[in-house]
Amino acid sequence: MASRRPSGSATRSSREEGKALTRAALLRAALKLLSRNSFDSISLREVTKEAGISPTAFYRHFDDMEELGLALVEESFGSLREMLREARSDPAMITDAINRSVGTVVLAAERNQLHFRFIARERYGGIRRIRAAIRRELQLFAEELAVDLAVFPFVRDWTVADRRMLASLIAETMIHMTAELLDADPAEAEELIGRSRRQLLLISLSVPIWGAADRTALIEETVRRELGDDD
Amino acid sequence: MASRRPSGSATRSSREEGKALTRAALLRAALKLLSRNSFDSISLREVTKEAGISPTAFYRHFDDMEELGLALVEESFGSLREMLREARSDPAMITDAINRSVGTVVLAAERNQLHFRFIARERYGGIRRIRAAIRRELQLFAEELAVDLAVFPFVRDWTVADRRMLASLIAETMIHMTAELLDADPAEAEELIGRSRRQLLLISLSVPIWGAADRTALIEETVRRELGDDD
DNA sequence: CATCTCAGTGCACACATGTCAACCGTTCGT
DNA sequence: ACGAACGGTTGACATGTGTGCACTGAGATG
Repeated sequence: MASRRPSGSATRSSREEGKALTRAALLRAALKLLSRNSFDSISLREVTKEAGISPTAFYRHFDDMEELGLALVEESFGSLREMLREARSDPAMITDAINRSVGTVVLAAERNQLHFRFIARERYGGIRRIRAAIRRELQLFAEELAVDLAVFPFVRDWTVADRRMLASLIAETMIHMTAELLDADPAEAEELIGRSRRQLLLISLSVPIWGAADRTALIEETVRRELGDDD
Repeated sequence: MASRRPSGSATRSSREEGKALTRAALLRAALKLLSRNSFDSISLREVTKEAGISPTAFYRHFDDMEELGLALVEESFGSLREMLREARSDPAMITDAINRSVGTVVLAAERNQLHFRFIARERYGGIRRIRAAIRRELQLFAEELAVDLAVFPFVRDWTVADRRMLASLIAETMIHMTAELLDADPAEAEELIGRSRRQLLLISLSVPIWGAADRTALIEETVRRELGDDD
């Protein structure tokens, strides 16, 4: 099945090139249609029409619409992951990290609107395997964040589970922001971003407290003292 | 002298009854199909077949599939809102409130799986008006939560915007939990619930700090002092 | 009683859909 | 240079779709 590669070939294979090109066209077409309808309601024929090829040619590239969807998931996270990796320099403070990350994510969401919309749509959408693929990627994202968090004092000493807990909370807050951003007009968007920032700030504020020595007891006590008595 | 009531509602008109019955059957049928496919990929014919009536009879109840969808949104939040109102007694501590709310929401999610799945699916799903309806309901939910939060010390003195900010964060954490719960096996579910509880606890811990007198300055200072100087 | 209302039916139509088979024309490997 | 490989096309098929139309029969009303 695999074509033999003569070593060091610099063939401008217009065959492969062309194929990759129309494959990209298919992905782009699907993405475009997905801004109006959800994935399992768009048809193979629609996609091929939008891409400018005949319906049956679709099968030269994907066995299935489902496979197209999975490719779309990969593509979506590919571009995002790249951006996030750039933003992963070493901030001195957790607040810096937050502000920078928010900026990056918002920028990414603006630049790749269609991809983000696709992810938001299909995260809890119709097709099981696509949902699973998205979940996997998002968990990976949160996991990376958890690793990054480990550099901060306090957090460094937490259990892995607690770091994951924090990372998931932060990640989810950001993801939720981008999802809401998709349907927001500029004014709403601004407000939303501001609110998300404050939410993340609020979260980061509790980090030093959570990390206190005898955690559970102290937390319970603190909460009781601070909130229970009308002082 | 008619023994029947000429005006009004005393007659258990089997006409109305019957109609309401098959309307309910349509909703139930749609909900069932929605556990496998997303809303804008299920067809009117499928729904009517599942409900046991002929396709054209559908129009006796709804103009449109879209209207059926909107009715489903209402139905979904109806049952949920009822449960939450019961759980809205007056807890002494914010932690109590959290634990109780989590319990209630988890229970509701278990009991009304199909409704929750529908909401999760269509929140960012295909049809614009349905998305809008869901968003409205969720904002209402967060708004109620914001009001409830006002009874707690510290929070009481916050600005409205800040209360909303907090409420949205809490609400979103819970909503996210229920959404993830849908695809989780029992073991994962337990872990997820535990993690969400800790996330909410962590959020509540920062409440007293956030409320401190000169907020922004103090917050920045605190964060800088607690987290910044390490190297 | 006669009559009207109306949820529900069957049939029909004009589409759209996924996929199979046969068929081209260009590019590849040799 | 030549045949194979392959991306792409056309045509056809069985099936599914939304919805208009005429109809039915049971319940409501006078």
